[in-house]
Amino acid sequence: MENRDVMNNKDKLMQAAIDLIAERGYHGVTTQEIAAAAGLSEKTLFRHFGSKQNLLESAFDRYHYAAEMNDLFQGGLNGDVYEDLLRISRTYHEIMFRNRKMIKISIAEGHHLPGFRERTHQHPQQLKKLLIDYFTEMEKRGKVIHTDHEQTAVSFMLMHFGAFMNYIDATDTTVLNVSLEQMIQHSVQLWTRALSP
Amino acid sequence: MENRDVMNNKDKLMQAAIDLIAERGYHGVTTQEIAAAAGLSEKTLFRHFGSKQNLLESAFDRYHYAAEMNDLFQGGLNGDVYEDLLRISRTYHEIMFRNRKMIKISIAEGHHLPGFRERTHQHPQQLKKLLIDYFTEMEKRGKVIHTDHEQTAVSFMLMHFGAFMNYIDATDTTVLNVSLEQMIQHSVQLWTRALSP
DNA sequence: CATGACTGTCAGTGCTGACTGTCAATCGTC
DNA sequence: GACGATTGACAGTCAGCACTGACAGTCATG
Repeated sequence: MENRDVMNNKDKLMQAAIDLIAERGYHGVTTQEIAAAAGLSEKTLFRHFGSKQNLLESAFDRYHYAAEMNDLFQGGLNGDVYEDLLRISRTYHEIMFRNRKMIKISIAEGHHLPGFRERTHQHPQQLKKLLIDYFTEMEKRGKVIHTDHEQTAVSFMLMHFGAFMNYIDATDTTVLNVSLEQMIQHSVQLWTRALSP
Repeated sequence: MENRDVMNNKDKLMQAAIDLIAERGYHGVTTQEIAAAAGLSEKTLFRHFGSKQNLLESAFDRYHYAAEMNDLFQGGLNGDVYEDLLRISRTYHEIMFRNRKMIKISIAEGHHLPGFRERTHQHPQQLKKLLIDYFTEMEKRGKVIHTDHEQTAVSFMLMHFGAFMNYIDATDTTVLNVSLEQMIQHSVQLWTRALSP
């Protein structure tokens, strides 16, 4: 099964590239280091991808992460604002954490690769729309007060984005002395109170 | 006044370094480019700083931004939760925006320079303490409900940090279709409601 | 005018890093 | 065993970049 192995090696290289570039930046990592981290030779790297740029682009293409958030609102929400917001928050952080390296790269070197920013922006756009629809529905049901739901959704998302950024480096957990799970629970309590009629 | 000019040239170089490194990263900028952006020769750069590393470190030393937040709570707050939170939020964003380039560098290349992280972390630590004290005082006065003030402060700060990160690149203002000022006003309204007795 | 502080030009060094070419080895398939 | 596909070891090219040395020019000060 040579085809299987090729894919495995390509994947190894792309994964190594993502790991290292996320930590040290595109210019901070050499092709030798990437190949070594993948357990392969530098020659193989260039045979598969032709260039360092193309390696990163291919990695970004393969490990796209948009559209994951879709599933979130397919069932799972039960109409209790506190529980729903909690569930949304946790899912958000799961997805963000799973893709934290790509996100870090996209933020740090978005200007290097065309299309990076666009793809990483699909994701929040989508979540915003879903949140707005949720708030609108809950307002109809009399479960939340009337607000500018777009603004509310944006503030809610920015809070969790800030939390994500803060916890993206594991060593930084001590910065604010509060665990992510604590922060999620407490903030959702506050938001529930702010929105409850 | 040769001394004056020396300082001007050193400042020019440090400022150029900050500008360029914030945009393209430490390894994405050459000493030639920095010197050219400062309108000086590369030779002068090395005469003053000896190395590229030392240039960045010197720049970071000079343009430290911690302790700015102190002034915020020295007077200016009047006991009206909505107005106070509004004022705090705006001051926070002013300070963060003014130092956005240093912050970007510190986030992207914190591992390169020892002491970067520590200094950029003084700042939020300080704000957190001040916020906790403020909430405690307001609770005594019966202006806000009892919460875990530390958690509340952290969530509040993370929300604004997320907003700051989102608006740090001017081109990104369209991502969420909401201006920073709108976001500040709306979010503070929500928080005031969440905390009001 | 002499001096000292600062700067630019130019040429150059040494290293690193992206990328290539050649050849041999491995390994699964027919 | 022949073959194709994949890979590694090795040597090497070439450009870019951090950094240096030598020399001359400018300019304010005494």
